[in-house]
Parts: sequence; C-alpha cells; structure tokens
Amino acid sequence: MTSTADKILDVAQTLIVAGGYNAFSYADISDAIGIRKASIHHHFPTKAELVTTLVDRYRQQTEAGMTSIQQQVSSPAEQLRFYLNFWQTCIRDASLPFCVCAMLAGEMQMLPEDVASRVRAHFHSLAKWLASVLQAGAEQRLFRLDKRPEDEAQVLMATVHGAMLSARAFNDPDLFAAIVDTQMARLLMQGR
Amino acid sequence: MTSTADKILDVAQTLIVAGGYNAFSYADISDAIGIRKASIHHHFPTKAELVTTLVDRYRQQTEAGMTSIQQQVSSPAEQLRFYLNFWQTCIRDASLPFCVCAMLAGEMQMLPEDVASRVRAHFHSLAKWLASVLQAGAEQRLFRLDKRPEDEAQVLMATVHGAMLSARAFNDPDLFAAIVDTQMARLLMQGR
DNA sequence: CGAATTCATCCTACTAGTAGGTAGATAACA
DNA sequence: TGTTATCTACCTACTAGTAGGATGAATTCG
Repeated sequence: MTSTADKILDVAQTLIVAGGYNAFSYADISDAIGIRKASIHHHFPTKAELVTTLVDRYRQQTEAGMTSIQQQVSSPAEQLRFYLNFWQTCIRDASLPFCVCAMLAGEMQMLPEDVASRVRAHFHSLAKWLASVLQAGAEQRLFRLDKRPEDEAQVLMATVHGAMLSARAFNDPDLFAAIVDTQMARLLMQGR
Repeated sequence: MTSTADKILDVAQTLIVAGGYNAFSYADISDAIGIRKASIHHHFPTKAELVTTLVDRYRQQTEAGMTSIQQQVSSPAEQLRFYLNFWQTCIRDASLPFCVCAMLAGEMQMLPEDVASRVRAHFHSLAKWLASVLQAGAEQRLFRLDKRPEDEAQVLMATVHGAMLSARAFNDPDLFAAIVDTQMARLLMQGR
C-alpha cells in the first residue's frame, strides 16, 4: 500500500519521462489516480515543489541503486554491466524508458532553479560514480582507458543518455543496448 | 531582409531548442517579433504545422550542410571534424546550443505524428550520413572501426546528443568538445 | 470514560491568467 | 482589382493555484 503522495509522484514521474516538465498538469495526475486537483495541491502546494520532491526521491533511489550494485558485485566490469543492464531492462519493458534527470536536463533553462540545481547534482553524482567504477576497473586491468577516468565517465554518460534519445527517436528499444554494448566492449581490453 | 514567416520560424526554433515543443506559445513568438498572435496563425494555422515546417526547414539546412562539407573537404576524417566543429561552435557561442530534432526526440510520445515522423527521418538521415563518412574513412584506413559503420555511426550520434545534454546539465559548453573529441580520437587509429 | 480539539485528507467551487485558434475588418500591395 | 498581411476582438479549454468546508482519525482535556 503506497501513500497518496507517492502515487502522485509515480504518475508525475511517468508523465515527465514521457514529455518533460511542461508536458504534464495537475489535471493529468488528477485523472490518473482519481483524486481532485486541489488534493494534489494539499500534498504539493506548487508544481515546482512537486518536481523538486520527485527529483529528490529519484536521486535517493539512484544513490541506493549504486550502493546496492557495489555491495552485490565486486568486479568494476560487472558493476558497470549492472548499471547498463538496469537501463536496458527499463527501456525494453518501457517501465522507465528515460532517465528523469536526463529528460529535465534538456529543459534546464526553463526549469525552476530548485529543480535545475538538483538535476545538475544528479549529473555530478552519476559522473562521479561512473568515474570511480572506471578507475577501479582500470587499476584491475579490466578496462583500458585512453583518458582520465573522469573524462571517460563523461563520454560514457553522454553515450547512455544519447542512446536513450536514439532508442526513442527510432522507436527501437534494442538500439539502446546496441549502442551501449559497443561502448562497453570498447572499454574492455579486447585482444590486448 | 527575412520574411515574417522565417522570423517566426527563427524565434520558434530558439524557443524549442530552449525548452521543447510544449515550452513555447504563439504569445511568446508574438512578443519576440512584435506581431499579433492572429498574424502568426495567418502564416501557420496550427502549432503542429508551424513545427512541421520548422523541422522541414531544419532538415533541409542540415542536408545542405552535409553536402557542403562533402564538397569542401575530401578527407572523411576532416568531414567528421567539420561536423563536430559545427556543433562545438554553436554550443560555445550559444547560437544553437542544441539540435532541434534531438530536443524534440525526447518528447516523441507527445508530438503530433507529422512532427514525430520528421524527427525520425532526421535521425535516419544523420545516421546514414555519419555511417557513410565512417565507412569511407575506414576504407582509407583513417578510422579504426570495431563494428559495422552503421553501428559506429549510432554510437557517435548518441555521444554527440548526449554531450549536448551534458553541456546543458553542467552548464559547461566546453564539456561538449571534451566528450566529442575523446570519441573522435578513439576513432582515429592512433598508434595502433 | 467521554467530550473537545487538533490535524490530515479530500472535497466543491472558484480565481486570474494562458493555451491554441477563429471571425471579420482594415490596410498594403500587385 | 484581388491577394496577402496584419489587425482587433473574441472564443473555448486548460493552466496553476486558492478559499473554505466536510470527514474522520488521533490527541488532549475534564
């Protein structure tokens, strides 16, 4: 049993992932969960506060996911594989076919500052996590890095987000896996 | 001297690039170019038609750009460099800090079908052009491709779009160049 | 115990403002 | 002259957000 506030955030997340900040309204949420608009305003007085809370929750879930990956598997190569598989699955079964923060990043200039700063923070922490995994992998001679782990992490992150976009543009979930797997293979020291 | 219709498209393009399909209105354009809303409707009866025309124009400009690159420089490596430099410059001087179609691709599900199909078409032709450049470069031993040119083109395109997103998220235009140059360097057969 | 009170949740009904779009008059132009 | 471009004025639907009341479940008080 989930709370009303959580249900509101769930619907809002789905709608944001589908079309961004400006593509959803309180009325949409109202219709989706069978509650009056005013009741949504009771839980989240303004749209900015709603999305702020939403991004906070998303960041928390992401952080938990990262920690979980690092606890469950020890090999940096497998850790990266887990991260990529997560999105591969999300996109394939259409459960979360886009990163909330990647979606919002495109609208950065139009977002309330409270939201924008949190989106930026997500990008920072994701880049940091990827860099740490890449660095650990490089130290264990699992990855071959041409540049600093931080730089390679930026490339990888961009590829992942771009692959989400391409999968959507081509309406082909498998394209995400194809792009990301190519990049993953390039990181692994193949035939060296 | 540009026509009113072109001025409308110019403003609309700037606004779409800033926040997507749902983040601009006829009133915004009206304010920007000092013309009444109704006059915009004279040129573009509906918003869908406006954006459809806009994407058509953008695709035409892109096509012309590609052709121009292939006429002016012969080396596939330089052709690719030209393409990447174009975006590097656009993003750095903030003239066109995002690809219109990449922006719209994120909102694919909410777009009018006429717009969506054109966005898809842009992705197809861009992927095709990149693949042809990569293939030519591989044949001339300028690029080292791990996979088929079509697959490598998809990776490259995703990286470019993802780099646009990152540059925006981090509010750092130079990040685009850093990401894209790393990927470019990887394509070139550097001492391997 | 039971009554009074607080509180959270949800509601109906409303606001001011904006969305995309239309009708019809007027002006400029070929 | 008719055609193209622009205007004023308006429409309906929707936007985020507010005011104030009904319900019911805790909590406090006599």
